[in-house]
Order: sequence, then C-alpha cells, then structure tokens
Amino acid sequence: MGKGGASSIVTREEDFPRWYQEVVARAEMAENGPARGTMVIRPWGYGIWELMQAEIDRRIKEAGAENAYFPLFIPESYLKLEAEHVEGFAPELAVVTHGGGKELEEPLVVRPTSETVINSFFSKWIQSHRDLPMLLNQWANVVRWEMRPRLFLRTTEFLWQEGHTAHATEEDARAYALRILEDVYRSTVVDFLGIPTLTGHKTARERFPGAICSWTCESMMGDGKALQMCTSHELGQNFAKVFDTTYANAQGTLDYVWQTSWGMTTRLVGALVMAHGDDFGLRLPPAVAPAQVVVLVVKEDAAVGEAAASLCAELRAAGHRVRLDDRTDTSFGRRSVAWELKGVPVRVEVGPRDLAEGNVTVVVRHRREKKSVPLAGVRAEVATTLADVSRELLAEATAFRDARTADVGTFEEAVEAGSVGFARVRLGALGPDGEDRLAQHALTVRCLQRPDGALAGPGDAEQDLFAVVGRSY
RNA sequence: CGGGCUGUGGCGCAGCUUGGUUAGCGCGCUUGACUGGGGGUCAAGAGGUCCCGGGUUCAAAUCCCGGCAGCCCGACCA
Repeated sequence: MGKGGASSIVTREEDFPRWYQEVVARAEMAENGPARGTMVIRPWGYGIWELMQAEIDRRIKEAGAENAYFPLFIPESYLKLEAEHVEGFAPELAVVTHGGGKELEEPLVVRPTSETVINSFFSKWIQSHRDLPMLLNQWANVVRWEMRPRLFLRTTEFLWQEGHTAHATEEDARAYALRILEDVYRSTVVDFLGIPTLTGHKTARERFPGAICSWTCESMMGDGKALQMCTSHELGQNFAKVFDTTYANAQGTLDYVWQTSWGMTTRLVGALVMAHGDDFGLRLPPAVAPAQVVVLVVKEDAAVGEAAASLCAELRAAGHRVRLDDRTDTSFGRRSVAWELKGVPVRVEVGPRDLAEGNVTVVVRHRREKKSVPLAGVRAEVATTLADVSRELLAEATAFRDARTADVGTFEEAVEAGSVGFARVRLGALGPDGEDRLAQHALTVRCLQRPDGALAGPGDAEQDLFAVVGRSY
C-alpha cells in the first residue's frame, strides 16, 4: 500500500495505515504484557472529537439533561447487585485490589459504565414524584477489558457521554429514550456528520445487560460492515429494584422509578473516518473539521504572503475556521498532501503565477477538484463550497449503503446479502435459531425495525419485524 | 482457551530453504546544493546485542534444542 494508495486505505479498519495513525490516533501497548489497546488521540483527531462533543453536549442539554460527575471507582459489590449486569460485565472489568500500599477490604472496579454508582445516588436523591424526571449526563472515560481491542472502535479505555435518567412511568422513560435516539443521536450522525444510519432496537441476544430494550443507530462503513453508532436503553425497573430507587407518587404510595441510559463515544471518530475516507485520506464535513479552510503559501514571496494573510483574515471574518500554512521551508507538495490527508474540506493555494493574474487556486477535498478563482471571488466560492460538502458526503454514503442493502425473503439470501452489506429480512423468516445460525457465518442482527424502516412499537409482533443483518466491527 | 504466523537500525521489510567477504533495501532522520504549481533531485552522513540462552561447526541472522515476546482469526463489544 504505497503513497496515494491503491485500494481503499481508510474505509476499512484493518487497513488504518500508518500515516493515518500519525494524523489522527495511535494504538499504544502496555509496557509489559499483552497489548491492551489503549489509544492516544493526536491533536488533529482530538480536534475532531471536541467539535463532536460540543455538538452532542448542546443537543443533550436541549433535551433537558444536565451534566454531572460521578466517581471512577465503583465498589465491586455495586456491580454484583443486578444479575444480568454483572454477568455481562464481569469478564471485562479492571479491578483495583490495592490502595495506599495495603490490600483493600473490598476491591474497586474501574467503571465500565455508571448505572450502579449513579443509582446509588439516585436512591438518595429521589424521594417524591416532584423529583422526577431526573435527567443526568456525564462526560467520562470508562474501561472495558475487551478481548480484542481495535483502534477507535473498541479501545480498552474510551471517552464517552453516558446519560442516566429516572422517570415516574414506563411511558415517560420510553419516550425519553426515543427522544435521545432521535434528537441527539440520529440527528448528530446524519445531520452533523453526514453519515446515513438505520434506527431500530436490538434482539434479546444483543441487548445491553440489564436493559429491557436497547435502541440503536446502525451505519455502514466503506467496506460494507456495520458499526453501532450509539445506544439508548430502556432499563425498566431493574436497577431501581436492586438499589431501591423509589418515590412517593401523587397518591402517597411508593413506586419504583423507570429508567433509561444512553451513550455515544470516541468510536464516532473512527466511524467518520471509515464512512467518508477515500484513498487519499480523510474527508471531513466542515462541521467537524478543526480547520475548514487552509490557506497555503505556495512559495516564499512578499506579495504572495500578503495576499494569503489578507485572505485568511477575510475568511475568518466570514466565520470559517481558517489556518494559514506559510511554512515555505517545507516543499509545497508535501504540505498540500498533508492537508489532504487530514481532510481539510477546502484549500486555498496562493502562488506567484496565479497571483500575477489576480487569481488563486481553490481545491475542494472531497471531490478532488481544483479551480482558478479571482481574489475577489474567494469568499463566496469558499462559502458555497463549504455549504455543499456535508450534503454531498451524505448523498454519496447513502447511495453506497443503498446499493449494498437488499430486501430478502430467506435465510440463505440473508447470508448472501449480509456478507457484503445489509440484508433486510423478516425476523420470522430466519427460523427459530436464526441468530445462532447467522453467527456461524459471522453475521448478526444489527437491529429490528418495521418493514418501512420505522421504529417498532409495543403492538408489533416481533416475528413480523424486519431484521437488518450484516457483519459488524 | 482453541487455530495460524512473526521477532533483523526509529518504522516497514529482504536475506534463512542450500551456513561462507564488511548483514542489505525502502521510508524516516542529519548536513549541503539545486529546487519549489502536487510526499522533488543530487551528494555526503548518522543509526545494528540480527528477541534471549544453550548446542553443532573452522565459521551461525541462517541449522538443532529450550525459553521469552508480539501479531492475526474465533468467543467479548460503544
């Protein structure tokens, strides 16, 4: 896989190339022992994450939740209270057994998720129906000692937001879980990142340990494999019962609360890379581009330097994130390739030859298209181009996904279509042990939805829902 | 825990089958010159316990024995 790339180099996780690791993130190994798949996010990659984080945080607040912060360490006994929860997480816990030079009386678990600690506080904080709904979110890092870590997609430690809410009724809890799914998650993925996604809920087999229903957004990466972009769980009263989280209702009797939890992670950065990347590097929607425009000085020259600086100022005044690259001690070719790899949506190249005619070159990254633009027209050109990028990336990714999605009627057809993309098939058509048999072909049911793609409701018969079948990361 | 595979300058690798000059190559790095409109050219240079231990041999990166470490595939999963 040489320079310029022959095959898809960033659209498949297996092929995250070294240059990409130099730009966005790097997997690191523990000093001793097996690789634990921790990750260092480099400044450019972190800049992408920060922009996503700000957007997600804004939407969460719009949905009424407030940020809070809970401890990193959780007493082991908390995890053990909810049977399914402990069974689901026990194999992947990092456990602290010593502190202050002594063995601890009770081991502490490094949080894999915070349902249990937060519930220990909910049970104290929630007394009356007037305290409900309680809507909290925290930005935190969590640790899951997974068997097989993958850069961005499944790292041992990762950053996320986890929302935790308590409601008076099951209907309220469900409505809120769905509101998060739609207004925060689906909208962020589609409208903000330009990645098409399918929404639905998980089968019992794929459900979050401790939940009664797990909602999800499933997207297709550039190699046809599926990636879960987020989850929004209805927890029922499972945690309320073990933590005794009760409230006095309007009639004065005690009820258990109904709860939700939901999360979105740094995995999204990986998803962005794999959904939009091409053989020449990243392609970033302007919304998540740390620099939306880079103004390049082609060659050391007084007039060029002046023109570049004034273009920068003009574009910044127009509200764009602009970076000036006047490092003329590095060759122009090298610098332009570096910005291309980083996925900067628009490059404005100022060189003496064009400038003599009053022009600059504007390069549109995602189309790999360049044109000569008069100085006075740069501002308008950049503005209209930036406005198009996200929509065009979304259209491209949607066309790709649709071309790789097939509605089918039998198990065999589902295996065939699911192996290269998504197969949509009636769950009942897969047979009683359909999921086990799919697993033998490395396939899973990514989500369930109605035949028209809508979310299922309480009245739907599960066997009549459509299963989206695919390979997953 | 099963099934494959690999350890050689900073990174990626060739050499090992069939032992034999001074262990090579690409990328990166340093210096200089020419350059500069797409990871440019030329020249000079720095950088090596060939994973570790033992054995065979006149001679081991190469063959034999024993360790150690890591990677990939499956089970886990945001």
